[in-house]
Amino acid sequence: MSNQRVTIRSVADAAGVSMSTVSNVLSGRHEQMAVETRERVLAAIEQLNFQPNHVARSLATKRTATIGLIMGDVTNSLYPPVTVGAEEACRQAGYGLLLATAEDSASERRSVELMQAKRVDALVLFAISYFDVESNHLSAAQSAGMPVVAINRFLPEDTPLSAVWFDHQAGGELATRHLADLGHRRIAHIAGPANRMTGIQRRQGYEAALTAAGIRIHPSLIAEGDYSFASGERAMLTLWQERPTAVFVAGDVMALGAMRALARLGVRVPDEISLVAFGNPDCVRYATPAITTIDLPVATAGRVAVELALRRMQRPEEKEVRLLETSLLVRETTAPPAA
Amino acid sequence: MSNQRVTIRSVADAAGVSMSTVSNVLSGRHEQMAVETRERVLAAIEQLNFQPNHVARSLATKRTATIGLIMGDVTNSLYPPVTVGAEEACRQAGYGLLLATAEDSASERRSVELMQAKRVDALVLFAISYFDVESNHLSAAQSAGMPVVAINRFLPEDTPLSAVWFDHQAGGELATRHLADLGHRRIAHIAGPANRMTGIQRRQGYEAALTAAGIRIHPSLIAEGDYSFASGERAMLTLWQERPTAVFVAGDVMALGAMRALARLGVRVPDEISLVAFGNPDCVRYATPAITTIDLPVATAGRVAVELALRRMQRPEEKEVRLLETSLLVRETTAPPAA
DNA sequence: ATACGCTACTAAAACGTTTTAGTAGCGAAC
DNA sequence: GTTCGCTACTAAAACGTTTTAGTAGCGTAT
Repeated sequence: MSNQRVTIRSVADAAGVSMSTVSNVLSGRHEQMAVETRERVLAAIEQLNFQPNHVARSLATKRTATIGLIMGDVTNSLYPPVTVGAEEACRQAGYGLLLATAEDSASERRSVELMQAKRVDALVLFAISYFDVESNHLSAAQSAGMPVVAINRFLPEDTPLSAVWFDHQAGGELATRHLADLGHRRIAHIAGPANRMTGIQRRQGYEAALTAAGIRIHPSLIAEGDYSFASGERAMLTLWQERPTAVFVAGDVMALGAMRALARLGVRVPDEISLVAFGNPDCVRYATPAITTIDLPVATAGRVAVELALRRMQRPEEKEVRLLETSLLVRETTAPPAA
Repeated sequence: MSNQRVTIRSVADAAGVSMSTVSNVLSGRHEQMAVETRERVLAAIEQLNFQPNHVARSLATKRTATIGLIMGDVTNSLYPPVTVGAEEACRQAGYGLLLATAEDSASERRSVELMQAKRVDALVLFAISYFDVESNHLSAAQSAGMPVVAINRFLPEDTPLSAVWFDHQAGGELATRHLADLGHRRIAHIAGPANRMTGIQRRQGYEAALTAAGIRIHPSLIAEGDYSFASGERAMLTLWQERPTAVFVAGDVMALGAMRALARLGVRVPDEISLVAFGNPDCVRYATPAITTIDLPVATAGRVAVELALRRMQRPEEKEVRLLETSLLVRETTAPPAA
């Protein structure tokens, strides 16, 4: 209250040097500086308990040491780990993380504008991946000098944005092959929405693995959901009429829905049917029985996205695209088919 | 690239007015301004696509229109909704949300320093609520003029911080009374850690409700967990030997652990035992059967915390403490005891 | 003796706003 | 015809840094 704000000027006065000198020791530019001077400054800083003002610094340097993160669909199970991964990477790099959300294209646009006004150094999005989503405002931001990296968003080939993408297709293959390897032949699939790249690719993986195993693709063994619990439950109820011995569910909460349907039907897992889920492994880990799943490395995605953003600040022309591998976590819902 | 940065000065020049005038229209201070002038400025802004620079503004006004959120224990199921609630409140108020995490006291301190350096206008913490956690750095920040509001953190009576707290005790009572009302007498409790206020209060609620229902408190019907899945599983395994007909589990993932234990034991829920959980309702909603739970209004907590912070910026002397009510969500794991 | 180069600093501009303290112009009052 | 007050603006300082373009002082080479 009573005491004046302590600025670089107070420190300079206290140490009997110029502001530039203080600034230099703060920035570690002390190649040509008398040790004695440096120590005097350090002592003054310590004694006055000087805290540099980042906003003044940002104004002068035109960099804020802050990265913006825009999250679409916050109810998604993948959302928390992405945030955590991004925050971690930011912290390690000495950056701050400014968070915003977006439910739709319009609010995404508003969030991007907020980020631009706040002058974040780069932007990462984990967002809406529908086909029709438009990314021109992002490209604009990118070419205006703000690196943008999109996580799990479907983008045209010629986009200027860096990107992190999961190998959904390989994941779908992995899941399905695991079931085939156990000896299953009637393998059903609860697919994601057909208007989402994630849904499409996971399904392609499923079909590829079946073909590779010499199993014919039965349309009647495929049902489409929308990643919701209810849709998983509904789809499973329908599919059970076809008596599959295994099912690959293309989403984690859909898988929980399917489990509920099976419980309702009195079908024992994995005795009568095997089930593999897909998504955030923590989401289905605590179900009983613990659900075998394809692990989407989603915290990694957050971390990698920030790293790409950071790197792009150095070399804005070098667009990078990173494909993240999935892996199979075998738990308790998969077993060989009953004889 | 080619075009110069467009600042308030460019706008002023284009409109043939002074920078002050532009600033005035930006801030909506046009009481005494010729309509014609105002329109000219607006037109120039539009035409040049001028975006005000928030960091320059922050430097001048000493306010950043940003709130800092420090999250402890990001694996906690309560963490995502708090963030979402806080972000929502910030967005509505035209504020940004700067996110940081803290695993322990030391990293919390570092995060607070980061926030101070970045000059956030206020700080909200959802954090470590152990008894021994020290809050002096927070009090210091508060008295240095940065409002601090703590969510679900145990604080001394005379703290200067605003706070949001859940009524854990009432929640514990609610859960236990629900079971007693159904006719249960042998009601077990899987408690939270005895060194956490949350654990203690939930247990007090349990004991109060038993007493109110004229049921004696049996220490052998109480087991202590640490909010982890494994501890819930372990505790349930032990408690089952006492043959309770119901159990109140003081945490959501502990409850999932208890469900697993019961499944392992072949005990049917709710036929042979009723179970009530406590925490984020979404966490246990998709278990099968869907778990009856005490709903902690955790998104609300994030929202309210931001509101308190905002209000405290106006009247720094007025500390507020808000107690949030819990409610009972009856789902499928509770029923009258078997005859 | 002057010039030169080097070391260890410093003065002041710049970053893009807001805000304070005006002021020019003009009609009305005395 | 001054003075006054009002309207509609403006000039410039301030915010707290970084950075550019020096410069003072001193030893050395010519």
